[in-house]
Amino acid sequence: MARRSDHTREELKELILTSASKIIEKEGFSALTARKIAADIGYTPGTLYNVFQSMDGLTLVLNGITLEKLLPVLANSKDSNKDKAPEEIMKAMARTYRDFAINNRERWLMMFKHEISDEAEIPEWFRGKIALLFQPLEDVLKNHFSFKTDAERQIAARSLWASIHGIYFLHETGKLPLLDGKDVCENMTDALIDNCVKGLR
Amino acid sequence: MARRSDHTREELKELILTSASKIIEKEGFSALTARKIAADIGYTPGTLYNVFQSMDGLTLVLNGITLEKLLPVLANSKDSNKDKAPEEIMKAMARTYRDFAINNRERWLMMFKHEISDEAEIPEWFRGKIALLFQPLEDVLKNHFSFKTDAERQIAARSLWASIHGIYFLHETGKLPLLDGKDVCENMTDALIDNCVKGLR
DNA sequence: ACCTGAACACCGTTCAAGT
DNA sequence: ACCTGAACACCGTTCAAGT
Repeated sequence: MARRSDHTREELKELILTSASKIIEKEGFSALTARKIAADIGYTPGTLYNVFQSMDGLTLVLNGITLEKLLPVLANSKDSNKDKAPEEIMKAMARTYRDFAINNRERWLMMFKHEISDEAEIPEWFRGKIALLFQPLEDVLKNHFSFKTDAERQIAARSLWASIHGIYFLHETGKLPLLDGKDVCENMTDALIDNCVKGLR
Repeated sequence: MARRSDHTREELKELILTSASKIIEKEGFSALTARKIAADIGYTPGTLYNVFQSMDGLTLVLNGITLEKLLPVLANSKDSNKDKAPEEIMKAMARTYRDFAINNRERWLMMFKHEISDEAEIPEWFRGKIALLFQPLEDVLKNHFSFKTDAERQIAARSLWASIHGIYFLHETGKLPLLDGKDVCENMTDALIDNCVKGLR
């Protein structure tokens, strides 16, 4: 049968990504299936495989889009607080990250649920996007503290970032019981940042 | 059709859990299916549902077992370092946790990939097991530092724990690029613990 | 060249019917 | 009372065959 040519390859890609985003935001990552997307955009499952390698490949592209949404949000948070003390800038950034996580919950969770299958290593373009994510925090560290090497600054940024993320992630997935206070996470990340800054001085 | 009575309900439960553990350790959580377990123990899929509510319920039990394996390992690490300075005890515990994560990789990852479906909230017995997990670290804090309230000590323990976990987790899932040095994670958690202790003093 | 339709090899879960 | 077998409603992925 066909060669409908209702849409160009580019349009098809757009249709798929838009439909997938809709499904994820409404029903979560686990509800995202090739057949559901196909039905939604009026094609058959096979069509997806003309545009994306596999569901895994599509997932990676979707996670890349999430990272690209997050990046300017973080950079903006840094810039609009740039006259404050470094610990205050970083606290604001942590809150920005938390708000992003809450407002884009399913997309955010998806990034950490998805495990790259061993054979298909994480592609370079994706690693690059993650690396960019640390840039705003690295900038703050660069502007306010001195490090012997670039590597040391990168490590400090990643360490702080992973810590803040760890607190939000475990809290949001219900794995930090006895912590039902409303501002508990903020207090935790604030204390963490204060201690980190004290350690750097 | 039957009533084979080859095994008691208890034996069946044991068979299922043993088979499931085998599959997870060999092929990972994503390869764990009801049909595969059933075939492995020589029953039909339906039998699983006489013993466990659902695959979700089985997963929760398996995660509970993982937590129970981890608990004495952590407590032991604390006890066998009890004469050292608190920061050294906690560093040893962090390494113990990391070793457990590496030696039980698939089981460990499974705990964080599995999301409880909204309707079936995390059951109380499971929350209790998680809470116990923080006990060894809380003990160290209790023995060496003073807190205004129990809640504050609990928060400090969870905060430090979530941070250390965040670093290991992101690193192990390939989400901290540019960090290929062998001891980088240890340096990160060590610095974190030192800063935390400085902050508490 | 592009898309379909059908197939292959799977899923979790339920439940009537047998012993 | 316990287990099966079959069914239901799904999966991801591939690919010959049509236009």
